[in-house]
Amino acid sequence: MRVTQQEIARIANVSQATVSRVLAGDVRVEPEKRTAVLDAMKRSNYRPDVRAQALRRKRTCLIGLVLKRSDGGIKDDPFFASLISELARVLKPSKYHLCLDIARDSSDQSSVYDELLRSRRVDGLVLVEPEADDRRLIRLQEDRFPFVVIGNPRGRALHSFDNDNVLAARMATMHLLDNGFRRVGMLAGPTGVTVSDDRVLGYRMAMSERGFSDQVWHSDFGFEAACTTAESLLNDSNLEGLVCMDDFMATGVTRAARHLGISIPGDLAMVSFNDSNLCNLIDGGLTSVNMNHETMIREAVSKLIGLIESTERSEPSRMVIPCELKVRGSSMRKVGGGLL
Amino acid sequence: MRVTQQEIARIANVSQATVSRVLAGDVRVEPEKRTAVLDAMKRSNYRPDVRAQALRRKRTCLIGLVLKRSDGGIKDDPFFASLISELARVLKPSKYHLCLDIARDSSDQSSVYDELLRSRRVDGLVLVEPEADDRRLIRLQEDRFPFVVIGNPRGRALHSFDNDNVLAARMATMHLLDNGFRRVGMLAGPTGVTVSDDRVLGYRMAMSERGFSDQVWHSDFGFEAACTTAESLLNDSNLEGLVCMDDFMATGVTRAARHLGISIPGDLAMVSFNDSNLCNLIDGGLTSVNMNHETMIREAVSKLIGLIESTERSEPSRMVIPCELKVRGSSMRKVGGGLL
DNA sequence: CTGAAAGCGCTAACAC
DNA sequence: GTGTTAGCGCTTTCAG
Repeated sequence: MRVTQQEIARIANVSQATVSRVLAGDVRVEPEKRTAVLDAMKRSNYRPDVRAQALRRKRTCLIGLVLKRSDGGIKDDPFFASLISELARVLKPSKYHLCLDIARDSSDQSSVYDELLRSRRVDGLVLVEPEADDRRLIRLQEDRFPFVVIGNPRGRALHSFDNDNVLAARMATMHLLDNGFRRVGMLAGPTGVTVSDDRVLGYRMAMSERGFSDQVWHSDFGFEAACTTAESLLNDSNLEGLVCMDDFMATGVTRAARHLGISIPGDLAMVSFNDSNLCNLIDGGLTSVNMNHETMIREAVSKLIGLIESTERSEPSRMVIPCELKVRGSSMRKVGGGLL
Repeated sequence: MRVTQQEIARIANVSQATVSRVLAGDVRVEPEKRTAVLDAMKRSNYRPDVRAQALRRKRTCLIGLVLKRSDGGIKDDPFFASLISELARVLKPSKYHLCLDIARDSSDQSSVYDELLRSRRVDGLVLVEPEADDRRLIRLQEDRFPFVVIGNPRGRALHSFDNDNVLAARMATMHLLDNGFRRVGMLAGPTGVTVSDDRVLGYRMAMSERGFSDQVWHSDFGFEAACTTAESLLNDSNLEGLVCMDDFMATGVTRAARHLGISIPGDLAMVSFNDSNLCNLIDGGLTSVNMNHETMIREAVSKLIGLIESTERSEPSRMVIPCELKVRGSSMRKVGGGLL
């Protein structure tokens, strides 16, 4: 059997409660005994049992992240990779750990939530890109369960961390328009997903401000879907510029374009979102909007831990993280017949 | 307070022990009472508390994965993304969950192990690419802690799941040689990392079998490092072909090559490993060895769960997952001045 | 078949 | 200061 506080107490000739006190850093312990206890702990290589602690303290020190993506979809999406990696990194210096689950669809996701939080497996939840009609949020709030949302709260009062996607898309679109491209279209994600809807909005704002008509195509997330949609999109229209939902989908567009003999830039200018490493893999680089995910996640985690550890209900806060356009080759201006 | 078995027992007019039995699917419970209990559970939306279960059963149903990579390094590496995503997916139908931690370096990693398993936070561990001199393995075995290794066990008796990297590299190299390339070099990962050492070995085998001399460059993992090393590599030699450590690094090579005005294929043929989606992002496609990671992870998890759930110590098993070469444009044969 | 009772390892009053 | 005690919510003998 593993060594317990009981065991340490026996060795150090104190009560088990004293061992617990030493562990908790209680000041009211005689230095001699404290030393004896610490010594016994070291000698027996003692470690408190987190399961017992969890039961007693009602805290598992686990943060849950539930990703919803159809089969294998998260595998190659740099947004998720970056999200997970950053989350784990931010959590590292804290005492919390990351519990990662995957759900296939919304109903599946709900049941994962149930398993995770009704069974009290995690202390709090990080929600990503909640869909507009999401019922989860209401349940979570009713249960007074600590959670933060990464993405647009859609007017609901909760703790959210988000970019201004409308603004970001407007900025990206304006950049293309400023560079002299006129027939600028947009390849968006599925309707109903907030991040996509917002970017569509921003794109439309920019286009109408400048008096151009807009044209939006919707596609599922991911490389393959974007590639397929892009093929027909490029065939049916003669766009000069394209605002693409994210870098990962942009690589799909790149592939479709290459397949059709359309060169980017030159025949088609493109801007995208996320500023991931994929931007460097495309010839000449892909102009992309950096969403500052690192900052966003750091802030979100810090708030979540605050929620978990304080009993008081803090006022819902919405934090908007600024974006920054990273200009690369894909959005270069046409000058004469060549590129600038 | 949350609803407990006590509560359910009161409602259903049975003892708390009976509630527990119903939950455990114990057959020796009178149908009437069972119904009453199930009814009460449903009505009160009862869920067992996993913390209490964990303490009692001595099982948290958490599988630990500790990734070691320097700052942000895992973010864009498709191998890790694929590993995490596949792991989560394989775990999903089981009752186990994934606990993900990140470590900066080896010593850090050891302390993470301590926190994870001595404190009994997880039931078992998935180890990835253990370095040859790794002391962790010995500790884990001494503690009789359930774990599986993904990567080469280096002759140690443990449960491992691995590709034959020597064979894979030999196959990849032979493919280039068969296509008529002669001055074939290799861009490897850091020395001491088994997966890299093995691939170097396979490459050297192929070269010497055909009577060619070999030339190996070492670089850190990741895009940037590969890119830097590739620049000097391409400057200092006049290679016809390159065997690259993995797809992610291959994208770094691609970038360096483009920068130097070297076209792939044409001036330089390339083969790589992992067959990730990155292969499709490179002009004409990147020839790569598919390591069947999905299968590997599925098998590894299934073994790990077996180890956790059975007390008997099973014989160390080594499972070698077959690889498959996916030929794409980057390794095309030179015919006359053009490509075939 | 079922209830009573003994813990799992730890925390936190509550006494002394 | 320190020990005693009472649980956290659950599983599992052990009697009946």
